Amino acid sequence: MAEVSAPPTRRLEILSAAAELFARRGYHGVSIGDLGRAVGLTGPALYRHFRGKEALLAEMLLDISERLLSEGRRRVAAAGTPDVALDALLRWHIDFALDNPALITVHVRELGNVPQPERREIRRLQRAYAEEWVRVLRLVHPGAAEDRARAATHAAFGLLNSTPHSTGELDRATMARLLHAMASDALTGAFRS
Amino acid sequence: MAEVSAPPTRRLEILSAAAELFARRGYHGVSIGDLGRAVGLTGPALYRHFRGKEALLAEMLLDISERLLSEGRRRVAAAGTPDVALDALLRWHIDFALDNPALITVHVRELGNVPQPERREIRRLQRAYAEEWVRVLRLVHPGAAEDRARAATHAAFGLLNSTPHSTGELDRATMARLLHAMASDALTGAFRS
DNA sequence: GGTCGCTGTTAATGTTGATTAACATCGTAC
DNA sequence: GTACGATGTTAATCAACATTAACAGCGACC
Repeated sequence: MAEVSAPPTRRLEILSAAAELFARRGYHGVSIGDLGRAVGLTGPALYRHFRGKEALLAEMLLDISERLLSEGRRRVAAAGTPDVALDALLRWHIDFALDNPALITVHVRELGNVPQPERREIRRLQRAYAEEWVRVLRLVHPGAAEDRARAATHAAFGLLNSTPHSTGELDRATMARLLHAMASDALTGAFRS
Repeated sequence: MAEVSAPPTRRLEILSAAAELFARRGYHGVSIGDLGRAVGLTGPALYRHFRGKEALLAEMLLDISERLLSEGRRRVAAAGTPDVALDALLRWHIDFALDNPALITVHVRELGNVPQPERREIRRLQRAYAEEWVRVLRLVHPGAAEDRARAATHAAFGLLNSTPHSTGELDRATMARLLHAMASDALTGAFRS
């Protein structure tokens, strides 16, 4: 009786398992059979839930990009000043990366395997998310060139997204503080002089 | 008469083309045929130069890891103080990343596709290179915990290795200065408090 | 001037893997 | 109690692809 109607459970389960596998072995390194096995099914069963392997990846990346962008925008809008907005972006990205290391990895690496119509849309969302950072950065550092703000943003993403590779040396709270301190200082340093 | 004996030209040519392709489309996304075509040959011709596709990747990653480690050590040894040593590591890594964006990308992403005997060796070299950073960092910041220094090192690598994704917004010299400033500040921030 | 090693080529070979077909189960709405 | 949609399964199908075989040119060295 606890079940409501349980429609998308399987889909989410598959997407979650796929994220782990894609992150570990890469999109082409994981077969439909592997994917099915990871959720206790056979390969072809996946076609009851997704149009195909590419569609599965596309949906995964689309979802990540939308979550990053929409929550990023929400937090910026809720912030009173540019400094607070930048801090909010930092905290949001760090939380997301620490909670979803596999998603971050796939998001960074596998865009090239998404077929065209969706690829453009994902790229658009990724760009919009980065532009949110660029916009806030240029409010915090008036007069900063757009080029430089964009490059600094990508470098900060690189730092924050490196999380998946530092597997469990530090506990989560410590890691979050460390990343915040490092990224925050890096972004300040980017506009000094 | 300008030719000396030209033995390994082809091998290097293939490795270079392979780096570009692997970086762009991933190891499994590139076929032996693609690789051959990229250097004006057919696929099977590559077997005259490499034992196979995996061996080619292994050699590539081995070479990168060795270059990073040996030159990194050389520069640290040549430095008079820990601060200078850290600066030397930063400059070396930045130069390497800016000069070889494709190699950096492959180095970060494709270790999982290298077969076992070589994979362990590459991992050993990568670890040794990172430990060089950790060692120097702990000399610069006495009392810093090893865990934290290691996590900070990986985060700095993430920042520096993000270069390939910022394609040509800034000219090289500007980009080098930006990365230096950001990474340097990030590493300072990692040990504040 | 003949042989051999090096580098290529094109034609198999064999495997893997994505996708589809054909067929089963089963709960639910009528 | 029966038809149907949802969800699975196993057995094709079909295309890629890594690797190997068989064969050819060619320069160097005797």
